[in-house]
Amino acid sequence: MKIATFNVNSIKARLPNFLAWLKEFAPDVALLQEIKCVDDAFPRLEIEDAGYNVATHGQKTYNGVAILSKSPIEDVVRGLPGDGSDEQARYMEATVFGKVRVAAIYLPNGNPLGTEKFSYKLAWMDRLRARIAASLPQGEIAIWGGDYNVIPTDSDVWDARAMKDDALMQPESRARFRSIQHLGLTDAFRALHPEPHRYSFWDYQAGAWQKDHGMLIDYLMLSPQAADRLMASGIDKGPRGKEKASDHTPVWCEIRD
DNA sequence: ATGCCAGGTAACACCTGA
Repeated sequence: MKIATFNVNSIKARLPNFLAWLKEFAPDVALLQEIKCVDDAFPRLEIEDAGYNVATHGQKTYNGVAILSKSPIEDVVRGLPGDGSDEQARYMEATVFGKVRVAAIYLPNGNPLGTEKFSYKLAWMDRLRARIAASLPQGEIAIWGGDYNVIPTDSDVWDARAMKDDALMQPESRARFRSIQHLGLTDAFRALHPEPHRYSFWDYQAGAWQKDHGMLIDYLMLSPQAADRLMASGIDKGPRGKEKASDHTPVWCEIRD
């Protein structure tokens, strides 16, 4: 079973590229972020025609996540426990293929430092950790995939010094990312590819893609039961090189049935 | 030190992103 996470940076702006990628890469499950539309505006019919079931958790203009699967999508949960009055659509879970629990995550960016945006990011990470901690004892084959908006180590960015004041690099962000991993999750990409300077995001500006000035911020985090089935993983750089590309490219893994 | 580019909304400028 191939599972991919892809921050599309607007599903409407990306639709032709996205449909081409779906056909070519043919994931069994896709976890999407930044769909940037309400549920009713999601191009459901086009994606269903490509052979996928669709579940969305959208909002106007910003954020928004979705889960696509070749199987039925069951037991959908939208939002994180503890979100309260938080209206930002950044998290959803569902069961696919009758047995795999997947979550699509769009973690807050948190810039600039010293603002409520950064404290919101850290609080959101605490809620995510609590949700994962509560889920793991159920022993499911589970995957929390998405745009974590954290650069875990200096080797995950083209120039750590240039980014030192960025929310993605702060010790508080990194500590929370590690704390989530230490619950017992396996990073599907890094488990098989320890080499430094492999990226999933390149800014649109300053020729970052052409110069390979990127960062690794998209992750598929596996429960122990999923990690036991991990067969392969990778970063599909193809979509980033296309015209009208997202600034992210898909990260994928394959788990044994 | 700042903007670079891109998307959305709404209006032909501004916000957000990472």
